[in-house]
Amino acid sequence: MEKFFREYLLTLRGMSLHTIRSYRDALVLFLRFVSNHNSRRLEDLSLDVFTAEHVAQFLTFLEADRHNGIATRNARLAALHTFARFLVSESPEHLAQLQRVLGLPFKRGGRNAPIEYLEPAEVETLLRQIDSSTDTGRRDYALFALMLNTGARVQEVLDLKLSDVHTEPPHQVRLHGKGGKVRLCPIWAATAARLQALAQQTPGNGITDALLFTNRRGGKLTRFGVRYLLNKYIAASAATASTLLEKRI
DNA sequence: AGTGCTTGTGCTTATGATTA
DNA sequence: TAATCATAAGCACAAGCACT
Repeated sequence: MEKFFREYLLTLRGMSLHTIRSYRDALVLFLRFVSNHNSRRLEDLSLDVFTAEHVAQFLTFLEADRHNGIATRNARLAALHTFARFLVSESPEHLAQLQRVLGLPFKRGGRNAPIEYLEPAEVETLLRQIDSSTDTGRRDYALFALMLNTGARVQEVLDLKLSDVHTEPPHQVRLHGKGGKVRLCPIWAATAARLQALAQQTPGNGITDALLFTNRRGGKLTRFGVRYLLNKYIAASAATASTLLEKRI
């Protein structure tokens, strides 16, 4: 396992930290399950417990007892598959056992409710809660206007540097997205103006690779901060638009 | 003491990429 | 085009910390 995480996934495969953590979680969950259901102590487990039977029981346990969705179940199985494939090269003598694990299928289906969106009136209400007369307010307005404008992921917006914003026409923003991919996203002129104004008041004004959105201490604003702000403005909207409270935003 | 966050942990899910 | 697999990133929540 140590070699799997430290060498195989990290160095050899060059996998993302997110993935490695996810695999770690899957393995930990599986080992705990096997330990509990076979009255064997964690430290006494060995490769012989990594059987198709145990993994199948584990998957059922995830759905039945932990009430996991199919996507999660499949993600766990994917992690165990990857581990099994790694083990094939490490311990070929267990090939048959491992192949049976790899034979366990993924599950289909599980489409759930559609993702909601905000009506124009709700968007307006939300933005109206922001007091643009302060530096913080102007930052928040620019932040949410940009998010609404681009539909970018939070992290993409938070990673923006001054140099990523094109304030001259064509107005656009350079987003560093999921999977280490970069893309350009057009923005409205009004949004560009907001961003430009924000750049003026930002601590690193003048330094091109300074962050666009900073926290009160001049550091990097995080997604947790954004959630905090969003919750705040949603709560403030309650009086005007009760529908905002019912939605998952 | 309150505000405005950040950190860390644990957990789940959506989306992208590749293969059949 | 669907099936399969890989991977990024979402959410909640408790706790902590730096400034007013």
